[in-house]
Amino acid sequence: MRASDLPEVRALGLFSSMEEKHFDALMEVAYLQTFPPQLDLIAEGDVADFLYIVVEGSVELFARSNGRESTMGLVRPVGTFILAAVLKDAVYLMSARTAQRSKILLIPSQNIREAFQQDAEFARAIVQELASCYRGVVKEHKNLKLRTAVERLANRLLRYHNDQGGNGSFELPHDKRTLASALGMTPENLSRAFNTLKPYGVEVEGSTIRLTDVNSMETLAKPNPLIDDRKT
Amino acid sequence: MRASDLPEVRALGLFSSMEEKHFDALMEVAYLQTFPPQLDLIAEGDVADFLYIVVEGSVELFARSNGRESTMGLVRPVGTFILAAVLKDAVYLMSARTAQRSKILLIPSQNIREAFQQDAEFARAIVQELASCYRGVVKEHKNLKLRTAVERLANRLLRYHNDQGGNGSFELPHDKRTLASALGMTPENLSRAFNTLKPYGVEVEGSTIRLTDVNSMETLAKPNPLIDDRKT
DNA sequence: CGACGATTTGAATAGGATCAATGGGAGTGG
DNA sequence: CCACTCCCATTGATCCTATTCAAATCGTCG
Repeated sequence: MRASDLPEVRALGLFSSMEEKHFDALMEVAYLQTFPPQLDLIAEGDVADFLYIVVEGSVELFARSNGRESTMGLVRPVGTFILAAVLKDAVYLMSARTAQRSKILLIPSQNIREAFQQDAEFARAIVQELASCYRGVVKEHKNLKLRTAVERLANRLLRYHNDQGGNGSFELPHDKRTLASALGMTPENLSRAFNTLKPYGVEVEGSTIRLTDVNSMETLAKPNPLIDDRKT
Repeated sequence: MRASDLPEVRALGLFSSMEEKHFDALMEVAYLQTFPPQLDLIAEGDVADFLYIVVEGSVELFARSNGRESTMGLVRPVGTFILAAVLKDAVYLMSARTAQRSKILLIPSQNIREAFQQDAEFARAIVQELASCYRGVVKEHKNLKLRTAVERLANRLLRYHNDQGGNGSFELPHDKRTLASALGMTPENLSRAFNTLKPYGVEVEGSTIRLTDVNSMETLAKPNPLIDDRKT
């Protein structure tokens, strides 16, 4: 596999400042594979053999305990997952499955750790990426502990709306079932939460959502940059 | 401030492999201060001026949104907090206050970032620490999403019991109010959860807890290393 | 001793989960 | 092209958990 195949990967914050030869070496040993939907990629408890990078499609991170299962996160292109387990040479804390047909780059953990030792710029980039992931989970945790289900949904809808141009209409990027689990609720409860938001100008038609009164939604949702901003 | 004052800090994973001169340089510019209980140290949204290291006492990390407040974590000696914000030169996502009279080491963010650039061993240690923090939050998030309140309490009691020797009796390291918030419940609900656990051999006397039937507790709690283990 | 805050208990409520049943596409096979 | 099937989503009813509000109790610190 050659670097020229993957300008998008090279452009990732994680790799953009890396020395050419180190990046090429990583790509030499990497696999680029396409997987069908709903395929299990990794299971929590497995040793971290690879770093995963979603190039196309999308991946659901989830976890189980007792008989329960919950979506922990959703990774879209171009994003990495389970970086921390790779760096610690530890077992995965989360499982992952494809949500759609997905093209995924797999880089052996060992090579990531070697590159980290040899390339100071890469080490710096890893810290930035890791710190971002950390802050992402903290935000997710605040979201869950400080907001009701309806508030979480409202803020999520505003985020998607914004991501997709903010022109009043957008598509849900996932199953409602998956969205519900990601927001920490049941599918039934998500359905009811949509009804609760109807008076605030939320119109649902399949996976198409229209927001006819964004002001009203923002009054209800009270978005908070320290929870909702993807950057910083 | 001299390094000899703080062998415990030097022994922290974060600093143990650092070059002597770099460690000394950091300690030159660090402040070691003692704070009374319930003192606000930092507020979410502030720029990250310092890395904090709890040397004695304990610190509560918490967050607010809308009118609500929730405990996000509890830091005991010797532990650091808000490393990610320091490394990203971003604003804090959490506030912090002392839970008890505490001795705290403050290292200016700028110096941490400089040391990170200059000392490859330190950079490596930072990545390990950051990855550990990340995995800690993921575990906390799984705990909250996959367990009921009673299960969370049971597992937390087992952890404290283990930390303090596992001889059947231990002390709660924090207010019940704080413990409740850390576990994602109200103080009233925590009190009721203790009652629910009484048939499983949990005896409460102020902040002293006795476990008279650990087997029974473990059957109920179903501890999971991918949630409860502090290491890995 | 008195006051205050923390904890516990009780009662009522709200929010979510579960169980059950129905409606609605998308995809399959005839 | 149409009928069939399956899975997802929605709705209704009920149950359960957890929150809220209120009050009593306990302990600690001046």
